[in-house]
Amino acid sequence: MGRSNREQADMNRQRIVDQADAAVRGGGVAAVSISDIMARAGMTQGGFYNHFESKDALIAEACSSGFARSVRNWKARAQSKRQPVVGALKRRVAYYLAKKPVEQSCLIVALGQDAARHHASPALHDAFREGVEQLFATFRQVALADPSSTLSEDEMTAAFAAIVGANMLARATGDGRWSAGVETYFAARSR
Amino acid sequence: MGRSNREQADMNRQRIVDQADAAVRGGGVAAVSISDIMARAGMTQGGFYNHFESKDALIAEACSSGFARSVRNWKARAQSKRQPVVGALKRRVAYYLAKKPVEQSCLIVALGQDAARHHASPALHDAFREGVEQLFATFRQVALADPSSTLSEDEMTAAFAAIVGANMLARATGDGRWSAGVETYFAARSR
DNA sequence: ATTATCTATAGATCTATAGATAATGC
DNA sequence: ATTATCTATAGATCTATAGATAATGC
Repeated sequence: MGRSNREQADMNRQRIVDQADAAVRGGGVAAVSISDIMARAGMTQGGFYNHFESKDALIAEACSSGFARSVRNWKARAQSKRQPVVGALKRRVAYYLAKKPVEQSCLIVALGQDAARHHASPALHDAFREGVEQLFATFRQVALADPSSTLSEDEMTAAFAAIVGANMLARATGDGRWSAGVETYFAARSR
Repeated sequence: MGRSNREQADMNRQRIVDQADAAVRGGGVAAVSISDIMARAGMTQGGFYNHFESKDALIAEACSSGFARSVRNWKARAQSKRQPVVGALKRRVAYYLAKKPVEQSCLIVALGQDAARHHASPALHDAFREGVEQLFATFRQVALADPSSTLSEDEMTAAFAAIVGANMLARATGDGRWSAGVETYFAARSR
């Protein structure tokens, strides 16, 4: 097959990152096998090290890239002109909690345990921390821009923790009560 | 060394389960290596299969056993005669969110991702689901028994999701804001 | 000449099994 | 005789590296 040109090689690199992102959302770091990811990206495992220093480096980059994707998604949907501004928060929360294919699961839930481990690379820990920060900032912006939301600054922290927790509980138990309960909570704090 | 008697063998088995419980709390299923667990329990890996069918069987049992331990802990602290009944929920939440050694972390946070995976054994999935149910029931009992709590039935689901989410976020990011924010929320809903 | 990719493999785990050993319990 | 434990190892991964191959880009 031989060598790709620069443009193609960059696209290949991005495909590796995207596949790692999808795999991580589906099952955390344990779900990422380099030979597997490379095969899905259409290459063999030997080529991996032309693009990344190590598996840890890939995981950290997939984390950053994935959080950026989620933030873009939140913002694009919140700013959509097809929806009224009123009730935007409630709709965003409902979408966040809706059942989705595993490869589109929330990265916070998917990587939380891996990022917490002492064994985790500093790069992953930093990327995770930064990603949570950005996603929370986006959540906060949506809440502030929605005139129907009555959440105070103090309540936003608890509300964000609640949607993350409900998402994890719903995914792990298969019980829709957790999502429904948190949506009810949000409905009660909007006018 | 030769064979242990029945009583000793049962104690050995329980030590294996307890070590698996501690390892799982520290880092999920990925943190459990049979040779490691057996060494910590004072045996060699070959002896493992006298006690368990497979690693999956051990994980599922560690999950059940661990949740039972957490439920006992919640109840023992909530019913302690040394503390007033008023404010019990707030104190229990503060204790739940307090920093603890990794091997005492919350099993919901530790095993959530593993239980959600398609790859997870049905035994683990069931044990997790059952454990969450019991822990939530205990949380609810504490809330109902505390005259200072103003949580409605509807709010309890969201409140439980919030403490679980805050615990995960706090552990994974190292940021105390999540625990503090949720504690503030509980303080605001008590009289 | 450089380098992106492939083939092949070394080295490190980790689960599970087979067979030996020695104490238990009938 | 039974069985809890140990030693040793088979078999399956998985990360990372070494060296070959072939297309790129100067």
